[in-house]
Amino acid sequence: MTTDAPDPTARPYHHGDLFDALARVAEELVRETGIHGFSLRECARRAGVAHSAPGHHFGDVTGLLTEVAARGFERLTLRMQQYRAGAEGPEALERIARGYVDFALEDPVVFVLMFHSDRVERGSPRCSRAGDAAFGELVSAVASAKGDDTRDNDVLRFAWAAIHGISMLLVDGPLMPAGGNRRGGSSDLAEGTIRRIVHAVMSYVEPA
Amino acid sequence: MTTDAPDPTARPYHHGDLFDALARVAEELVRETGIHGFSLRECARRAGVAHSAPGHHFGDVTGLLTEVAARGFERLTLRMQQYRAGAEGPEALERIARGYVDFALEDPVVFVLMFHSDRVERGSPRCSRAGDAAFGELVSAVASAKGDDTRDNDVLRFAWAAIHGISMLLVDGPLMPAGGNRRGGSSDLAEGTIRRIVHAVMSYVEPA
DNA sequence: CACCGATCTGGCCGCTGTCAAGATTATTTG
DNA sequence: CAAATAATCTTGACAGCGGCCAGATCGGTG
Repeated sequence: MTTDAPDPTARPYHHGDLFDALARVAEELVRETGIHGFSLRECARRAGVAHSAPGHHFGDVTGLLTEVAARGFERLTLRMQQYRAGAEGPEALERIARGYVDFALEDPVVFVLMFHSDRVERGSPRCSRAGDAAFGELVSAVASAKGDDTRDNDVLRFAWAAIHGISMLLVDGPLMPAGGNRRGGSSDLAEGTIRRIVHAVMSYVEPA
Repeated sequence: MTTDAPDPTARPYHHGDLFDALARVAEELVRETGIHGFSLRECARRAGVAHSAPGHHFGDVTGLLTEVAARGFERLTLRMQQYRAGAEGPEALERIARGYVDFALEDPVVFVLMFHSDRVERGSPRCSRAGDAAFGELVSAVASAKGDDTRDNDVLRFAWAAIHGISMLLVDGPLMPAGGNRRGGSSDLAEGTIRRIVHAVMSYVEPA
C-alpha cells in the first residue's frame, strides 16, 4: 500500500493531524466491531501508524474512546438543534425528542458508548462539557414547552428519562415481546411514546 | 493454597457443580471489575479450577456473561414481585417501578450488562425467557393500573421507557447538572419521575 | 471388570494494552 | 543561520487474555 515514489499520500514521519485522524478511525471502528471488539492496535493499523502511536495522544484506550464519546455528544447537540430549527412550544420538545431518538437509532454503538460504557471517562472536562451542552438543548426545549422559565428538575428528569429510555430500549431491546410490528420504520415505535412525553409535560403546566 | 491433607474443602478432580459455582463467581467478579475488566481466567482462578475449565461449561465468555445476565433478570423479576406484594391499581405500577429502579441502583453493573452489553447474547432462549418473565411483571402492573385488560402497546412502551430511562440515568449519568441534590437517598431522584409515570398511565385510561 | 462419555488439566497460539528506549522532525532559542 | 529543545512517531519487549487441542481423571453403565 505504501508507495515508494514521492507521493503526497505517502505518510511522512509526522502525520500532521494524527489526533483527529485517530479519533475518526476509532469512531468508525467502534461502529463496526462494537465496544468490546474495539482495539487500539487495529485503530493504529487503519491510520497507518505504529501500534503505540495512539498512546502518545490519548494515553490509553479509555482516553481515545472518551474523545469518541465527546464527539458523539457534540453530534447529538447539533442534531437536536437541526431538528428543532427554531421551533417553540410543545413542538420544540417533540422535535428535540425525535432528534434524540433518531440519533440513537442511527448510531447505536456510539450512543451506548456515550452514556453507559465503562471505557469512557464521563467525568472528564472534555466529555462532561459536551454532555452538558446536549443536555442544555433539552432544558431549553422543556422550558419552551412549559411556557415559563422556572426550572423544574422533576419534570426535566421525567422528560429526559422517557426520551432516553425509549432510545435505549429501541437500540438494544428486541425483548419487546408481542409488540409485533418490526417493519421498516424504526422510529415508529417511539411515536406514541414521544407524544405522551410531550402531553405529560404540557399537562404539568396546565394541570387540567 | 491447595491443601495437601485429605481436606473436604480440597477440590477433587471433579468439582461437582462447577457450572453454578462459576456463574456465582462471575457475577461477583463483574461487579468488582466492571464489564470490561471481567476476565475468564480470573474467574477460573477464583473458582480454583484451570483456566480453560469455564470453556467446557459456557463455551465462551459471552456464554458465561449471558448466564449472569439471565440470573439478573430472574432476580429482577423476584424483586418486582416482592415490591408489589399483591398490590393492585396504580399502587401496583408504582411499586413495580420502585423495584425496577432500586434493583438498578443496587446492582448497576449487572443491570447494564443485562440490557446493553455486547458481551451478552440477549436472543438466547435462556436470556430471553428470563427477560420476558421480568417484562411480564410490568405488563401485569400496567394492566392493573389501567383497570382493563386491553393490552395497549403504546402505553406499555411509554411506561417501560420512562422507568428504564430513569434507572439508566441514575446508574450511569452523573451528568444530571444543576440538579444538585446528591445526598444519601439515591432513589429520591426517581420519586417525582415515578409519580409522573403512574399519573400519565392513569390519565390515559381516564383522559380527563 | 472394562468401557465410554463427561469433566477437568496443561500447553500452545495469536492477539491485546502498556511501557521504555531510540529515531525523526518541528520549533524555539542563541 | 545554527544549535538546543520539545514534540512526534517507531521499534521492541512484556504480561495477560481468549480460544483451541491433546491428554489425564472420574462417574456411571454394560
